[in-house]
Amino acid sequence: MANDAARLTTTEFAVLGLLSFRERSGYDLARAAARSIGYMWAPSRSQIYKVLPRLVGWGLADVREVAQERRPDKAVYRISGSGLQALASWVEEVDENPAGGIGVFMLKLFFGGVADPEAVGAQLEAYRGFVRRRLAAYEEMERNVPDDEPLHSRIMLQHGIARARATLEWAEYARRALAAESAAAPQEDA
Amino acid sequence: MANDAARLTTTEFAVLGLLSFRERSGYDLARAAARSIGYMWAPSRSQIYKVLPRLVGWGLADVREVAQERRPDKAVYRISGSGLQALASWVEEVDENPAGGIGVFMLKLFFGGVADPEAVGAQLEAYRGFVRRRLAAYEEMERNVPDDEPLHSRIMLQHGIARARATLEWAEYARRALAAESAAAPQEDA
DNA sequence: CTGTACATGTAAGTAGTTACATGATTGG
DNA sequence: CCAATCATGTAACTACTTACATGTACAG
Repeated sequence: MANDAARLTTTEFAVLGLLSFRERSGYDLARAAARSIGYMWAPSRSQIYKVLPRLVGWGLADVREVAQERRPDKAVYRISGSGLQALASWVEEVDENPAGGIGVFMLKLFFGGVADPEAVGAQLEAYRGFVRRRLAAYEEMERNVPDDEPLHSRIMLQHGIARARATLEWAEYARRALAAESAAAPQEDA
Repeated sequence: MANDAARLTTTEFAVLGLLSFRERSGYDLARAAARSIGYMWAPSRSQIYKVLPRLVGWGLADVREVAQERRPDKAVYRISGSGLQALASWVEEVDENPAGGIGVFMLKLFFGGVADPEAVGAQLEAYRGFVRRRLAAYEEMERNVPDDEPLHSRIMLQHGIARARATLEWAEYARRALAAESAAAPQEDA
């Protein structure tokens, strides 16, 4: 407590998100981060060890000491109720233009399982809008190519355009996949 | 001097790279950064103001005071010979697995104009390999989907796959475009 | 008369990094 | 026997951020 969930850093939310899948030790968490969200967010091991006690102090996670025989003893962290709530409200909070860039959208969608499906849909819509605006900006630049802008920058412009278009196509697929899921399990608590 | 070019930060190389296009003031540079390389690298204005005198101190850039009548006077920065050399050798230096991730490849290719075309080709090859490895890792993950990995993470896996494939297609186009340029201007100093 | 663009910087703070320290167990 | 895996942390550092400070000129 004494802390506003909106104040957590992206790294803290990312760790919280990984804990929402299952409980883990710091070491384990570092490996999981490198594997799953490593391509969007890759905190160092030492940073994770700093973040974990902080989350516990705020009541967002709990620790449990686990004694092991052939391995060093370890501290296993589990997300708490208020941690789950904080994560969900972060995932549901739509920022049309996040300072952290695309990675924030990706993380929020990655951890979408803890949030309301409709809110996740809105998040995806926001991401789509973000990429669409970016694509429009690229295409605008492409139209008025300044003569002093060399070949290489034009090639990199193509790179951005190609990725943006691919992302928009993917977003269409993602929208359908999420809709299909909602249809299959309309009200999970009904 | 007294400085190894390999020690410059990515931000410093990025600023140097923008200066390689044309001379600029700090203010101007900040806007240019937001416009052109802003989607790969976006340093704050105050950071640019810190970097510029450092570059001058190392002999990589020169300053010139420009008095203006209707606007505040300004300091205009221009890349020096050794700055151009430092930039070129950074662009040509191939790191198969850069710590800074994809953004480093993009910047190096963006500033490829200052370097040897063959080295730029090698850089593109390295980038292609990087993305190919990443795509292979994604596809591997997709094949052995763990049951506890929720729908959302699978969707984000698709996102990564879509972008990687688009990037590889772009790389093929980029390779041809660079080859065509080399063929058109075989030896610029011959 | 208010806001934006031009123009340059400082000051304070922080999130993150690498390197170091320790130590048991296991596999090649 | 050497390297890797498991396991946790500290210490030192740094690149970068936001907010502040200052001032002119011009457009609406």
